[in-house]
Amino acid sequence: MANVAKYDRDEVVRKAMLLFWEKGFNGTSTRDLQQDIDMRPGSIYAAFGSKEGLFSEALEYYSREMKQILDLRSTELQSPLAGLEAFMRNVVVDRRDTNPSEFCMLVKTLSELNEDQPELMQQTRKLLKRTEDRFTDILERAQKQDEISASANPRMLAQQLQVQMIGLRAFMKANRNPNTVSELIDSIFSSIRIH
Amino acid sequence: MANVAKYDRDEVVRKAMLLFWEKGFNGTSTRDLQQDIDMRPGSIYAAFGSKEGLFSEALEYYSREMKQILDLRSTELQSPLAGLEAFMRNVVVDRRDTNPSEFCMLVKTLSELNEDQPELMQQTRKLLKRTEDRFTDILERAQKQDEISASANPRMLAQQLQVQMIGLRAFMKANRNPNTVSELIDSIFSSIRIH
DNA sequence: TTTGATTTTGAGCGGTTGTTCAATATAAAA
DNA sequence: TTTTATATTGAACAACCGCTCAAAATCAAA
Repeated sequence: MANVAKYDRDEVVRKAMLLFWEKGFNGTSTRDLQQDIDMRPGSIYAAFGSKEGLFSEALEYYSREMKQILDLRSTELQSPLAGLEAFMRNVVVDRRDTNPSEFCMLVKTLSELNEDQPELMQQTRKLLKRTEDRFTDILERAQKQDEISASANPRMLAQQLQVQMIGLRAFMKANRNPNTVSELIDSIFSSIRIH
Repeated sequence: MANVAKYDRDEVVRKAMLLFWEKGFNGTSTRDLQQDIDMRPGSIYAAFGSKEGLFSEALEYYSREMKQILDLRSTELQSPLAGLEAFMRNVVVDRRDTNPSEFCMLVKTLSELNEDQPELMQQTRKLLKRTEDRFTDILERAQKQDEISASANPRMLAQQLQVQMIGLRAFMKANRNPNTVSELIDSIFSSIRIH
């Protein structure tokens, strides 16, 4: 042991994540990154190996942060379904201006990249599947509490909600009308909720 | 008049569209384009002004082609709703391997670009809105033929279908399971169709 | 056949890309 | 205080980017 890193790795990855989320993988140059995270090329490459390595950690960071938001909304509202709806509205509508992009970072990555970067693609797929699994868990709890129909398929419902959340974020960027999107969210949840 | 262009403009734009759709605006270099459309830089810039100009024509071409597919499915099936469902299944599932990307080219553009290219963004928004309008027309006809509830709102339903189609295409790239996606399409249409 | 407007060519411009690496700075261990 | 392993710096590399433009090729009109 002789010298110790001066930067806060977690904070560096967070800043990189925000920039990647805004501009995408190809749209973000290593010089943009150097400025934003205040590190020189040598340090970046010593710490993360490559632009792809840093992006990979940024993806994990993004996913962890989204999970935290979902957990937060789930615990402050005792109802599983209400938590899910609050999460959706919070991410798609409320945070639309403070988020670096209206799109989900994972979907943006899926859209931009292809099998030329197999590791990033596989990682992105894994993280999206993990979200589907979280939604499924919540919907199973909702079913036990009679919030949704006993005949509903929680896995399939989770997929439908994920599909709609992805679509709504694109729709939000296209139409920039939070009221319209909020109505669409109302409609989604009133169609699956038991009164 | 002294010399006449040797290239077929429509065919050139089509080839450019396929490449842009696959790789995105930033992911496609002008050298990639030169190869694919078999034109030299001088000719390209004389004909289209800039990479952005060619991309803009490619967007229009894409949108025209999608409209044709929708019209085709609508006329070969007399039922408006069945036409819409066939269109969705055709684009999202059947063509998943022959399409240059699972994603809608307009959504991919929306995802990749921002207000730094205001003309392209505005154009993309306009073309997406036009699709919503086409969906709305079809659903109004479906409503007159009692295929969907008389109390349904065709405009809102069109928005919901557009949102779901966008989301399903992303989901298709993430999960690569055509059966799952086909089931989701079944579910969407059986929930709005009157039997 | 000559003229002349138009199209096509491709070398090359200035700038940016992801990445490397020798030189320097740093701080824990001896 | 000296040693030494590690961290940081930033100049520089080769490749690539969107695009320009003078020169050559082309073909309808005269």
